[in-house]
Amino acid sequence: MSPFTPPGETREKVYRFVRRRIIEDLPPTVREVQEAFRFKAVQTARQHLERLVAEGRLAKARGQARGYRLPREPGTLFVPLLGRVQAGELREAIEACEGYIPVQSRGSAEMFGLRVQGESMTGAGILPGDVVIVRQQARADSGDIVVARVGDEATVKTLRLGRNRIELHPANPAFAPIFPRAGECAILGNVV
Amino acid sequence: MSPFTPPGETREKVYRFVRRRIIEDLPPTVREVQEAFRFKAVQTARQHLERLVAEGRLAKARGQARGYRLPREPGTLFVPLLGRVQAGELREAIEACEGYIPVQSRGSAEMFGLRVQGESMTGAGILPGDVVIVRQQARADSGDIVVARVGDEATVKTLRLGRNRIELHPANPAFAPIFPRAGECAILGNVV
DNA sequence: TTGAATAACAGACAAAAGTCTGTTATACAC
DNA sequence: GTGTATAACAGACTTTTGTCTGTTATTCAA
Repeated sequence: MSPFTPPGETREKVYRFVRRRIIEDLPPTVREVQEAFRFKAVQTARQHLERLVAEGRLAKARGQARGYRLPREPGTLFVPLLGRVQAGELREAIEACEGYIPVQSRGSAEMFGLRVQGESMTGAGILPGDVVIVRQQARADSGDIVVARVGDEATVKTLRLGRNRIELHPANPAFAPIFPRAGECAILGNVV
Repeated sequence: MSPFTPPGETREKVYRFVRRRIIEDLPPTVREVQEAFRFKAVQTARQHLERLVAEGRLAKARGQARGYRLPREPGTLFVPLLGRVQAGELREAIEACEGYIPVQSRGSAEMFGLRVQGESMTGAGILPGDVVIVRQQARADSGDIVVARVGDEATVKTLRLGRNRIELHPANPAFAPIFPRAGECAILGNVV
């Protein structure tokens, strides 16, 4: 078929197709695009793809198999989603993360998502199953909602700095505050 | 170097590497694994990869470039994450989704994630920026928290079925309930 | 000692996938 | 008309990448 299709229409469909495939974890090859649209020439698929790159709607690494990507929009970055942080190093937990979620942020700080387990923070609108976004930092101010590791487990609590101790307060009257001993507790990050 | 490294140790690192790469959207090639670990032969990398597949820790499509995948664990499925549902069809919004997030569920129902916009449901612990998981269904019971499209926009509200009208109640006294006319409102799904 | 299993290397081959040059056909503006 | 842009096709070439055969070295158990 010759140029019967209106300008841009097929390209829109190509974009949808590629986008979907990338999100589903396997960027398509040029020939896979060709076959999906019944193009009779590889070049037709390639032309659409290159055009999409030129328009900035796709990014690509040239010469590489399945090299098409979604361009990272400025201001959105992907942070690892952790199921639960228990023992061990935070870095390990991040490496073994469940997946990545997009977050709107202009900062360059290291962040991660954490699925909340208990009901101790329901008073602050944090329900079990919720995902909180945490900015990694070792220091926090009194009143901040933090993720802290006490012993071998990580919890989300409100931080209060007392005279010479730190206090982790739940936002649910049914739970008791925690007063960890020094060395027993580490601030992993700040809920944002 | 000959077999100096303990059995399984290198393979563990290979697994971490591949896993990370897959999650980051670009499964590695065999040679990329080779280079990452300074193997002097492709086959070494391949051997580890094939072993991981045999152990069920990785899945692969053979003969395909970058064909390694993470095996889908039973009970976890990935649902599309929608930034906002405004006008248009739900299917279109799902095709243009921001990303995928893992959800623990044994059901086979169609679901999606939705980033909450306003503060109208803070009383139910749903804060702006939260992600709610929605099961697609056109019917819901009185008292359910639903995602409904009223006119051109989608909102999260508590559903109440009145005598001969439907009511959408916010969970924040600062907002007023909505009483959409018939035909103006469609239930998109149920918050789970 | 022998054999089996693992870790690693060497080099080659074949399939997959990216890239290139050139051609045809339609639409639109000048 | 003439020129330009777009859509699509044809076929070939090159690089990337998966796959294969065979070898060496270490450890461990029989």
